Amino acid sequence: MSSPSSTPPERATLPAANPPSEKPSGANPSGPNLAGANLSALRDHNAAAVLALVRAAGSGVSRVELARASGLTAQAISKIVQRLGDDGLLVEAGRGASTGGKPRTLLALVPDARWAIGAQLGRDALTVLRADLTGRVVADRQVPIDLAGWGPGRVLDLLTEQVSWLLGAVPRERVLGVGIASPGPLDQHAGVLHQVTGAPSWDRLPLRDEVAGRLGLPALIEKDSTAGVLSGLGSPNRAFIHLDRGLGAGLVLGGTVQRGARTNAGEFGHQTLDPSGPRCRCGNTGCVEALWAAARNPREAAGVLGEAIANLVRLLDLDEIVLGGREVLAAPELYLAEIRAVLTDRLPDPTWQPVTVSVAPSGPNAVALGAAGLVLARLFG
Amino acid sequence: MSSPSSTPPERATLPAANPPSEKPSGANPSGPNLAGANLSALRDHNAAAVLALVRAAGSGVSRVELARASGLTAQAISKIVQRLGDDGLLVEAGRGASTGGKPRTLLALVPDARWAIGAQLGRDALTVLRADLTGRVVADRQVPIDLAGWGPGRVLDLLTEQVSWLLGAVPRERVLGVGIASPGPLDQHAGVLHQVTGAPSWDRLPLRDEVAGRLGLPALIEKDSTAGVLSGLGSPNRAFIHLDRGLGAGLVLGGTVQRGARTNAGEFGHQTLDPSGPRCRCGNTGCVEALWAAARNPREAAGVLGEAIANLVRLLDLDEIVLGGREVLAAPELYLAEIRAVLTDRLPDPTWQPVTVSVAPSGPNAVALGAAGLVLARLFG
DNA sequence: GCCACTTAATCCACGCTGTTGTTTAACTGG
DNA sequence: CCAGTTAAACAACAGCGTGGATTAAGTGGC
Repeated sequence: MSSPSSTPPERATLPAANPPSEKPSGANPSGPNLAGANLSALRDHNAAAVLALVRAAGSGVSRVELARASGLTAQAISKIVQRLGDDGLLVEAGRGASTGGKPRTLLALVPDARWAIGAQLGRDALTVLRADLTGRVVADRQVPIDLAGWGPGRVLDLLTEQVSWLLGAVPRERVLGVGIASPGPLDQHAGVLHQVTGAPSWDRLPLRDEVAGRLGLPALIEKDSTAGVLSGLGSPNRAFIHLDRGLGAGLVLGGTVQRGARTNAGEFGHQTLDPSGPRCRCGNTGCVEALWAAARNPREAAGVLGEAIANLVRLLDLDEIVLGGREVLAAPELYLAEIRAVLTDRLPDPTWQPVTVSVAPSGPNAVALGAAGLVLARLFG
Repeated sequence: MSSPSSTPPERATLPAANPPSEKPSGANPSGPNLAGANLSALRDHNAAAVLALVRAAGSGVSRVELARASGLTAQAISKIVQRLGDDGLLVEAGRGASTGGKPRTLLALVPDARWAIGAQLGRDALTVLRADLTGRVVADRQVPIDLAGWGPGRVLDLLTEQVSWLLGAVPRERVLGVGIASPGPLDQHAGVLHQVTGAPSWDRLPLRDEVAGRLGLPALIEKDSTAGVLSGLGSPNRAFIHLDRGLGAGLVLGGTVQRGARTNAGEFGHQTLDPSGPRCRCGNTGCVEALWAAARNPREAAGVLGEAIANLVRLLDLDEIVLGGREVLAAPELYLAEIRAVLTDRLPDPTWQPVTVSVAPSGPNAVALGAAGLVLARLFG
């Protein structure tokens, strides 16, 4: 309020006032600072921040480091760590090297303290998996389905069955919930699918509540490409490019997943890239997806994608691109090389460099793992 | 933690722990939840939330409404309003109609409790203005400059002089600071300009600290197009399209201004829209900016912009587009009509509708007013 | 014109948060 | 062995929003 020169203050995210209001302000779903916060929200926020810091550190962080990184006092960290320990989420795991005094006690996540279920509802396959707190997949399964042909009933039966298998003897109170990734468009707030192309029987299906009811677990739904961006940690300004049957992008900007006004952001495949290009199934001409499909060879196809990604990087000033989806996984080296080449060519200015391009390490599980990440976010904020 | 079905909890933004750590976590500038929050941060957050709600309401909100909208209890709102009143920011302004009991006491901002200075450093003009808490411009001035030719010294002298004139007898402790919008690229965190095209003498200039030092006021810098999006309230998912000498976009996504990894997001003019198009001054071919410039008539130019905006809306799921910049202001009706037509044509699917398209009401002051909004954000969060 | 009823806002006591100041624990180095 | 140093916990505390009771200020029936 008084220093003559200052950077904008660092900001953190914190849950809104919780106990009294289940759904605080009716309007303005993704509004900015309109929600107040009370003490329990503060506590939850700080607990989540500490957990996120421990997770980000990989293995072994001391309380001192947590205090420094969080901006909280050592005493506050002590208390928070104590609470998290009581909940079974954190344990002391060894000691660090002394720097001249008492050595630091290292803290680590208890991976199996909680579990998250992730599912990807694809057009021709259902992928389900169970992930621990560190985001490691401990069990996964992929079964063929026919999303449009079978209709919701049969697919949901199968989903329920698969999730039950995944959970086995895991105590249900240790399961954070089920995240379900689906092709868009959908309404994430309402938990309802919209008209999935070619699958009219799924239109207006209350997928979230249906799954939650069948399994007795909290459920969340997410667009597949958006889920993908949550499959791992990474830059606060990154995109997950999902090239499968269609082309989508999941966006994390300013450290936050971006879903847009109607939770349908990431429609990357239908960016017009060449108005004189081939007609696309969406009705317009020269969409990235259509140009990709019309490419004469894989290298050219990867180049088209690279052009579109270059646009994305420039527009949003990203520094990390993660690739996923079957088309990419079929020729990962080709896509990596070609996209990197286009980015270097199109963005020579150091203002836009460096940009890290990689293939999602979780491979074919990326989207389902991201869906699990959605429920993990309840702990990590 | 236990309800079987749940939407993701509403989130609010809150400043990080403040007193002890001026700059909490060295790394990860726009990281997510890595920063903890203490009680004073909680208080500041809630005060900002209440002020933002009062501002958003326009004129006259009661404590009851604030409690409902914020999720806080009536008692908490009472205390917060009291504190804000003591600071001179809020006053009671009349009574609402009774709904069967004691009528609600309406609260309103005190517009001249604090002031914000905004400046736009253009290539050929310097715009400065003073705005009150409601975002109303009470004084403004535009003077011609030659950014590239004059060099920093002369321009900064002029800026200092103009700001002093704007402030007049205003007590300096009531001035929140100076926001300065400039053509990019720049490093907002460091407060330093980069190579502004055609103006090498400005490269690496520590603009923020220079201005802060000369005026003895807090200063912030921002890309011009990004500043523009802060010139008024609006949807949590909106873009400001700035068509002047160049073409840029300011983005508010998820209720937060997005600046990207290197604070240079919004490079909208050099989105490739047609690889076979004319060569652009940036070196690539078929950039929106080049296509716009090559258009045979104004209507076609507006149509090119519309195509690019359609891409943007689809990618980010925006529901509001605000237009600004001299080229738009020269023919606002044409741009509005053409862009709306393209959007309706390209995005017939109700998933992407409605999208509001408008011209910034602050007109030629939009960017400078947005720069002022940058410092107002210190109060409103 | 009175009075029961309703709604708004405050008063007061309280629980819980992170903070400050102090003490104990555990290791380094001369 | 002991002074010095760093980590972590203990104890007292200030300040936040909460909950329950109280006061303020209207409406509407009779």
